[in-house]
Amino acid sequence: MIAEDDRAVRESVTRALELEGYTVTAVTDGVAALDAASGSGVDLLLLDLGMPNMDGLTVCRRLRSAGSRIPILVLTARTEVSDRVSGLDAGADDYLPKPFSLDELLARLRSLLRRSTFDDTDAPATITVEDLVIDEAARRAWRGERELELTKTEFDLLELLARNTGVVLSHSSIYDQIWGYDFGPDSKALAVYIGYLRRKTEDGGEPRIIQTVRGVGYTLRFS
Amino acid sequence: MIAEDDRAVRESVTRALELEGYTVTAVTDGVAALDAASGSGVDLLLLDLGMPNMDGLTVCRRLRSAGSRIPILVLTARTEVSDRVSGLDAGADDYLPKPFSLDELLARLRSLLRRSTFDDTDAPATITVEDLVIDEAARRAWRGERELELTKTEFDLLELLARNTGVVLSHSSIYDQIWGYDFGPDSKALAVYIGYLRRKTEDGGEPRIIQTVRGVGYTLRFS
DNA sequence: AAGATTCTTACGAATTCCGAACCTTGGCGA
DNA sequence: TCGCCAAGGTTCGGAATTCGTAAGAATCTT
Repeated sequence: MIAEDDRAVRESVTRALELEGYTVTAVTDGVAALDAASGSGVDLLLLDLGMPNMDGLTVCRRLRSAGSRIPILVLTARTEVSDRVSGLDAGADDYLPKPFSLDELLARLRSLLRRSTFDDTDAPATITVEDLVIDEAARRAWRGERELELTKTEFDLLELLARNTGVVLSHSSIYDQIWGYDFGPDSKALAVYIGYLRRKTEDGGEPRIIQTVRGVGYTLRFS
Repeated sequence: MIAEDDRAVRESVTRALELEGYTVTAVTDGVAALDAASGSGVDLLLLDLGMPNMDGLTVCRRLRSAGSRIPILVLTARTEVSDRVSGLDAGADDYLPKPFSLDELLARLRSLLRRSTFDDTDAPATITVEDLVIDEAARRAWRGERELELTKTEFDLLELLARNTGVVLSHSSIYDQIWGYDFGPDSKALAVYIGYLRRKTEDGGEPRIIQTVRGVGYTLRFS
């Protein structure tokens, strides 16, 4: 995620990162940065110091005091040593003075990401499919910025589909994995839950991601 | 540990760090650096790139390929972007161009050390989640300024939840970790303790931090 | 013996589940 | 092109689960 109010910088960095294959979310003020980075689904934060609403340093401190360990790379036009010091002491992981070269940004970014993925001893905590993000540990899910409020069965079902993105799951295999047994062939329970999920995932006008495969089952896929 | 062949830099940095209370070992060439840093007992490596016997970048790569995760801060006179990039890609954690100010060196050093001690999965002395502070050693807890008076089981439960902030813990996993075994599925013991903790953590009108995840368990989270 | 602490039980409240009835859609043969 | 019909979608509401809390018994501490 990039938090930067200067449109030129924000857009050029976003474009460059996307070319490199990263998925980028851009925000333009401190409060939005704090909000978005507080949830999961953000792997690294590029943070400008001078932003409206909330100063970058404050965002940094807030995130750290909330226990977030997300890697933070601070961007700033200020070049005084004292600024760097306060940035690092606020909990930033690295510091890059403007103007910076794209190569250096990418290198520092790789370095931070390599370090943070090292930390993850176990399986990836989140599944990301386009704008759908599922945090398995927290049992929370987002479509874009919007958090979905899911009941147990709804979450289990969405997680199952997301773990098998692009794969068609048959009715009976879904019944097996969610309920542990197959209901009668005339049970509409699964259809009901697919309905719930579709309503909740498309509530903001987003395109459909849960596709019906007639005569077979369902699959999670963009189309 | 500092690896630096220029005597003036080596000695002044050593002296400054010792004044700050660090214990410093100094070596003057790449082979010695690799040897000393391969063992344990070194918390952080200040590495000059231009050294006799073995180049700093090579030291860096060797250490990383041997699985060492020691924080490495690269010092160099070279200022070209390509040097920075190759340094970071060789596995360095941070980069400081000469000449550097002592203040900045110290700040980056603190940042790296904080990061690496963070990584230690074992006991941080206190857990902080927003305005909730838990001192594990003293077995005391505060919500804001107010100290919570907790019984043994209450404290254990709150600590468990706080160690897993944002993660949903299932009933059985909580029973396992707090009581050592699962009570019957119709025991309400857990619900009762959750109730006690909620009463005590919300006594001053604070917002709820212990959330129930229906059908699954509980999680500690702000929302 | 008094007080704390742990844990069970009982019951009300809230949520979630899912069968059933009815509606919509898509594929297919005439 | 039309109409049929089976598969899938939607809605409703009672049943079943799950949760929260009060009251109190059992056990441990001081």
